[in-house]
Amino acid sequence: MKQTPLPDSELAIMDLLWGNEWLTARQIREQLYSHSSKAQHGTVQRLLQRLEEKGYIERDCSQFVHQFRAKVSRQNYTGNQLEMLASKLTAGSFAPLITHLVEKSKISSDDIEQIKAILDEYRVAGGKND
Amino acid sequence: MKQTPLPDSELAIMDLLWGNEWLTARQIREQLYSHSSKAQHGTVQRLLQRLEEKGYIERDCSQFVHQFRAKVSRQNYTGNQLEMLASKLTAGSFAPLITHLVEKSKISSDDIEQIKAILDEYRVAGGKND
DNA sequence: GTAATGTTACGACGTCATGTCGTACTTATC
DNA sequence: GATAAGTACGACATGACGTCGTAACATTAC
Repeated sequence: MKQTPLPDSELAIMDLLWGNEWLTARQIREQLYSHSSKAQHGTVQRLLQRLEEKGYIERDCSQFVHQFRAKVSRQNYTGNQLEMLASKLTAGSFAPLITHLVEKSKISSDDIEQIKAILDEYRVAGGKND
Repeated sequence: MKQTPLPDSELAIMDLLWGNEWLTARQIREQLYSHSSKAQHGTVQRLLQRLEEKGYIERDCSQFVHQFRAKVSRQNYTGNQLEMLASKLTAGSFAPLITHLVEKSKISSDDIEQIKAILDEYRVAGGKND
C-alpha cells in the first residue's frame, strides 16, 4: 500500500480518528469546523471520501449515518513517512540523521533516554539479523 | 530559515551539489537531462533560481558562467525535514519514530550500533538539558 | 565590428493536488 | 407526503511543479 503523504486537512481528520474510533462525519465536522456554521458538510464528506479511496480509513455503512474509523494506525503512517523521508534523503541510513539531531540538541534528554532504552531492548530481545 | 520541503526536481539538483561543490548550470543539466537535447537549459536555470531564492544554494557570479554550490548541507536539510515530520506527527518526540523503525527492522544493526554510540558520546560529552 | 554561440533572466503555461462549496439524490421522522 | 439530516460527487479557485520560449547579454570566431 503506497502511502502518499496526507494533506493537512486530511491529516486533521486522521488525528481525530486516531484518538477515537468510529466517529460520524458530523462529529468530525463539529470538531474541525465548529465555528463557521456554513455548509462545510460537503467538505468533510469529501475529505472522508478521499481518505477512504486512499485506504486510510474505513466506513461502516450499515446504518444510515456512516461511521468512520482509521484503518492505518498513526504508528504505521508515521513510520512509513519517516522511512520515505530517509530513503529519499539519506539512502535509508538513519545514523547521520540522529547524529545531526543530537548535535543540534533537537532531541530532548527524555527522548534520548527512551531511544537508548529502545535500542537496548532490541539488542537483548531481538538479536541480530541480516 | 523556514525550510519548506523541496520538490523532486530541486532535490535532484541539491543531490548533485551535495556531492560536488561549484557546479555550473551546464554541468547540472548534462547530468540530469543528458538525454533529450532539447532546450532544457531554461529548466535548470529556473530551478537554480528558485533554489537560490529559497536560500538553499549560492551563486558565484564573478565569471560570466555562474557557479553554484549548496548553502544548506544535506545533514541540515534532512534533519530539518525529520524534525518537521516529528512535530507534525508525533508532537515532536522522536522516540516513537525510532521505536517503529526498530520494530520493523528498518534500521540496520550497523545503524543501531552507530546510533547507540552517538547517544553515549552525547551523554558523556554534552550533558545538556533544556 | 559583426556574426555566431553560449549563457542568464524570467514570463508563461499545462497539469495536478488541495480545500472548498453546491446540488442532486437518499433515508429517516412525523 | 413533507421536512430534516445525510451521502455522493461534480465543480472550481488557488497555488505548486515542471517545463519551455524568448529576450537580453557576454564571449568567441571570423
